[in-house]
Amino acid sequence: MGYLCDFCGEQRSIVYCRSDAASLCLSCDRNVHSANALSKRHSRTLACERCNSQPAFVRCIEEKISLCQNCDWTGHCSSNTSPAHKRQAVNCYSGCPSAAELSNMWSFLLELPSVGDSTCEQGMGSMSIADDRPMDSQDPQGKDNVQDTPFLVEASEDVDKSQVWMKSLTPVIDPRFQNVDQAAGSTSSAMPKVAFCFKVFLSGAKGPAVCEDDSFYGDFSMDEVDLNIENYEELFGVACNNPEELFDNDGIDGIFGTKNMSGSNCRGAYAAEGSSVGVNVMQPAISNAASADSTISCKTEPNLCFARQTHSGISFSGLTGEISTGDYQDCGASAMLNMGEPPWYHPLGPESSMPSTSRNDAVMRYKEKKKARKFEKKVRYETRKARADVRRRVKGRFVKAGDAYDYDPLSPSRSY
DNA sequence: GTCCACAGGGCTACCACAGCGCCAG
DNA sequence: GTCTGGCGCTGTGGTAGCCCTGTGG
Repeated sequence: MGYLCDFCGEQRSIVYCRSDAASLCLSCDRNVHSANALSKRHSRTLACERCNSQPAFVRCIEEKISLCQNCDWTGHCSSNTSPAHKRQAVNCYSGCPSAAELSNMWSFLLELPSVGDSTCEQGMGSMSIADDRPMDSQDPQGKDNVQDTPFLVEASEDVDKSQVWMKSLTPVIDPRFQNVDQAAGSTSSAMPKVAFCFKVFLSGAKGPAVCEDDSFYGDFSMDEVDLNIENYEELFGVACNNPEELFDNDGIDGIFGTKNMSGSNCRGAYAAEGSSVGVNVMQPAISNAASADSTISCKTEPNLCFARQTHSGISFSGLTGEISTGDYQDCGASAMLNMGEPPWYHPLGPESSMPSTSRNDAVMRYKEKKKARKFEKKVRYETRKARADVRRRVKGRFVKAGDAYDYDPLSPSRSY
């Protein structure tokens, strides 16, 4: 028996919205997040099917269950029963993706029992990222929305298609990292190397050649995604040789924090390759902290970080290099910094030897950025703003025209 | 462990006034 | 039904002051 949607209270909840801190069925997810432009930007992912109070970040292929960090730890890392389970990263999304797009993103979605039920299926069928057509549009013959059929047929016939396509948009589930427990000890680098595997179909518009069925991908084109070729260069720089450039100069809020992947606000992920650091991912308490953080801080800045979560199998290939411990601590840890150490922090580990000054600098830069973002304000009336911008003040308060003032936005001079 | 002082950050009220909506004539 | 004038409300930015939290003695 699953948990019920926080919104309708009728359907089983499927996805988790960090911004709303709510578990929703697909239908309500669609309804709630199509309300306005801001809600469309909410980053959602599958809800943890175990606790249902946290966003899932991996899916256990063996158990066919989506798990949050905490439950993943509880179920896989802290027990001997299933440490070798293969797990797949769960991608997050924003906007109003179609059923096909969701099935692309989560091929295992077909396994979910409630996806096929009437309400949610309808909700999914009406989903569209571009939202450029009526929700319940039907063709003149009265057939179902074109998105529905491919979702049920194409995906079931050839799930690999969707997986291949997803690889073009998101960090790839690299088979080498599918089960890091098996690979543990196979490498010996002292410093954790970070393998970036970020396959982008620069050519184009729709998707890989293997997926030429336009109907399958419907309205989803690369034009709607930030990752076009221009953005690729923007994101990675011309040379793309330096992984550090993938992150901002402060190592905290880089492109993965501000640029969308697959149109989502989801922070990208990377995995530490090799060495023992990839095995013991986090301690239970730390995992809890991370989960708590994901609930609190990620409301405004959703992120996922798979640093050292090598079992989650995220990697970026094609760009390989080393980054400093500090940088990769900070990456994706922007929210974590508010609550102390990031979840993969090992107090006694060699990685903790990052110079405190650089870390503090990074924290300070992050806080400044966060502060700047926080005070972003949407002005409803530009005319009033323009007027207020030129109005004279005394101690911050507006004064009558002609009265003495101590602050003039147009001039540093004072009237007295 | 408890108490106190201090520092720092967050939040909010305050101000004038143009523009808007509403209502009566 | 349409137009006009009056009235009340809203929102805009910088600052002071209050409140809360964290830190050190």
